[in-house]
Amino acid sequence: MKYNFTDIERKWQEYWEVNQTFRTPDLDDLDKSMPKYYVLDMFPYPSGEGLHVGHPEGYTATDIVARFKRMKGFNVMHPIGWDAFGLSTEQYAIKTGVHPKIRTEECISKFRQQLKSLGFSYDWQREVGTSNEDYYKWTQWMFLKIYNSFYDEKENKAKPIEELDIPNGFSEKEKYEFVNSKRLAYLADVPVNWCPELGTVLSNEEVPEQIEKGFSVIKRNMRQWNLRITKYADRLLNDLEDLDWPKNVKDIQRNWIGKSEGATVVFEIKDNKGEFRKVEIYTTRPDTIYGATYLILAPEHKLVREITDVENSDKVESYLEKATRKSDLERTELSKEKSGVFTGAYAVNPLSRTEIPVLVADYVLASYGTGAIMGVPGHDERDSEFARKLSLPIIPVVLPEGLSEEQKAEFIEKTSTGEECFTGEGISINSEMINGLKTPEAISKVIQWLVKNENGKETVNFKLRDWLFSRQRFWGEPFPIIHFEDGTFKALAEDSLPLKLPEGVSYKPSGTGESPLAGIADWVNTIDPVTGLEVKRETNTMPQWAGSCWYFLRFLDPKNEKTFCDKKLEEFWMPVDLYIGGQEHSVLHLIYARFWYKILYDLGYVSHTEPFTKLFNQGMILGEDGVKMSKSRGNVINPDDVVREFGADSMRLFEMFMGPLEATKPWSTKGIEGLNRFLRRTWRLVIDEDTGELNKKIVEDHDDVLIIKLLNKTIKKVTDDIEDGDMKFNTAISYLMIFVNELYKVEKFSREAIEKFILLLSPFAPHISEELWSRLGNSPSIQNVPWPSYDPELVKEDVVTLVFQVNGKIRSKQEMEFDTDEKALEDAALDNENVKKHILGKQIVKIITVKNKMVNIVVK
RNA sequence: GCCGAAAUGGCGGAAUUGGUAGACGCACCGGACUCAAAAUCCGGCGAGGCUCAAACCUCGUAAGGGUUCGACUCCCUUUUUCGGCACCA
Repeated sequence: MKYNFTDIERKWQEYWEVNQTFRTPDLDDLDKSMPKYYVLDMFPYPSGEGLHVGHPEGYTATDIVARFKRMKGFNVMHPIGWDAFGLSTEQYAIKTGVHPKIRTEECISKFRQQLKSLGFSYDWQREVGTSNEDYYKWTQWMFLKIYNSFYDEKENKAKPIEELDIPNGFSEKEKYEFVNSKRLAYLADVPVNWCPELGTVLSNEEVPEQIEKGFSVIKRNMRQWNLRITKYADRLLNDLEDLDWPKNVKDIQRNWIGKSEGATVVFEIKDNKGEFRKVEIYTTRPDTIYGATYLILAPEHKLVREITDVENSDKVESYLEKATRKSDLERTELSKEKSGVFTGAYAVNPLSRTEIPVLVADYVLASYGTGAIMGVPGHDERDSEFARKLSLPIIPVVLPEGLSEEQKAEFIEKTSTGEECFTGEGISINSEMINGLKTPEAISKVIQWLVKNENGKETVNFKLRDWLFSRQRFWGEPFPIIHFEDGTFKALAEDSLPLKLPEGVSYKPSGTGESPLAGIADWVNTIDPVTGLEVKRETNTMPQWAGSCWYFLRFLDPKNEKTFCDKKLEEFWMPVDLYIGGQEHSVLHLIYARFWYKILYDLGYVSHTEPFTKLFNQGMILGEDGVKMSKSRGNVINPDDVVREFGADSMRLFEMFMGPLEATKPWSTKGIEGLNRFLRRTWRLVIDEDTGELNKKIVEDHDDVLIIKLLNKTIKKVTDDIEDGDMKFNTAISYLMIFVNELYKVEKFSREAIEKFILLLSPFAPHISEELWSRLGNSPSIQNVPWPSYDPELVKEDVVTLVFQVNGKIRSKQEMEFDTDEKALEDAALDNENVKKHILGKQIVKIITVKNKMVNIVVK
């Protein structure tokens, strides 16, 4: 009777389903004396392609941990669902005419069946999909909560909009505008990233990915919904500190948030009517202010036209025109050659009182800081390049420390000509008020002066921008917002949710840059139930990221109709203990979800500040040829084929054996054959293939001491490898292999040894383990059996191999009893023939002895 | 350009409070079983030297240097690969 993985896997998958083996009990039925463990996968987007081999990699890892924790007695939460709204389904719909809803259901069925075929221990009762009405009802509800909140700067948290202080004496209209200007979700006419091929806007976070796919992205002014994520920049940054996340993901998020500390400084400019205007600039180096030889405004800066004089007006206008026509991409790409024009105006340096020219240049971004900078060409690379191009003067104001008089003179000479540009910290020179001060002191002295003279202040800036939250799509959550004819708008009442997508109608693009929903008159035109007025619905939809911001909460209470998640359940299960997914979500999902969660926290709906305690990124699986799998290369491995040919257990085992989880590694068909061979060997260890009976080598009485010791070591190794959180299951599997190899070498082994081994194997290869477990006469499921423990005494070695070195070179090895004392080790080393040969006629300088390891004899 | 990670046999990868480099698997080679093949089982397998053989010797963890009795492991320099950012003042 051979190892028939197809039958075995089908049999046990059915068993698990029928018996609801992996169902997580309701809160009241849990054993509260045991800790909880929430292990989560990044839920998949169910595309038409079906699962690829990359999906099972992370899913197998979480499944191993989930099964292990259950056997350890933890209360385990291990759910799965679908990130079901999204662009590619909609594009498929446009191409084929199949409604996105139907298409989504088809794809989900396929995914579900594929995931089940791999034997993952999900609690399928908790399955959720973001495009289900009873799910997106709560996404909309949360949007309303965000919309109806403002950020209290004093308490540093979001609060309900009702608690907002409205200044006295405002008219109704002013009140309305004031409140809208404070909401955490707001409509604004802002320059957005428009992608013509997709026919929608994109958030800043989404742009790089789409450009990589070959799509173009242009800046365009559009009235769009935004979420005020920038209010949370500091908290998103600081709270990263305590998370058990990969360092690089934290770095990527820190970088994206991009905090910089500096100062804003006010300069006076004479405008083209001869009046004085104030302009604020931002700098991280206020100590270099004496070296500012010009001032630059971004082309979009409000003051540009006001200060440009008649003489320079044509030149400036044409420059502005060119700049607006460039896309962001062009503007950065063409930036190798800096450009700019003089406005004719001069600004006064508030400290040195010197007059410096004001220019317009597109290397200054309107969207960062104040949209204006002071040009310090001696100490900023970009300013240096610009100054050299336009022959602007350069004044050195920072001297590196530790230079000789001669070097100083050379430094000043080279800096003045633009040959050198020193951007580091040093000592201020040519800077009246701060001469001789080191950079940090110089900075604080300048800031003090600015504050005292009301000429500026210390300022913090972030690269992070508000989250552009609307898309011109059909297949997403509609905004529960209605627009009145007079241009005002308001939110729908919470009890009117969900606001459903129209069914059975056109979802094709409108062609006007508006959402397809705009073309569905029946849906768009409606009556406000409160005022009875004719209104139009908001036609944009939310981005795909909305639903994934909180799905991990819905898993805890998927059927609740009264709330998105019962507070008690949230308190018990959150935060997620282990979250595994791809690195592509380092910004995007992982920053949006943290932000969303913090709002829910501020408003009192969740009880923790961060949703994911430990994050782990699985690496990519490459094709057999060592490059990324792609259809065009024809190197795609289909998991269905693998399961059919080798079985789910072999696939799971192989994906874990390939290397550490986070590594990028190539697929290997020969490699999976090896793991299949291992399982067949394991099978034959238990089952006599000729008779189908148990192997005669299995006996009831005890093993020899070597097998017992090896078993204990194997238990320790496998347990440690799963528990330490490094996700290096390859070494655990290699120990399982060693154990099997050893059992092949002995005449007999005990039932206990093989049973414990099967328990160790079960999280990795659950089907064969269940089968062998029950064939050994035990009752299923193996999931309910406690994880084996080891005896620390039996893990210790009896004999160790000592290494004898002479001058650090290995000259001999010798087996000796564990814990033999140093003196005996030395004697043994000195008595060794080969060692003697190498120290003959030489003088022993010293002997270094490390217990149970080595003896090194140093000779001269 | 800046930030981060990595580089070990023919291949995937083990080994770090500094102490036997190459566990385990793949590929390959040899043997057993077989009429034969597959499957299976047993053994070998970093490079080179010496040898009938064993023993033994030299080199070897991207490259170069350093610290140390001893370095894949720590420090410095360089190269390459991957990921992120890219006029953020």
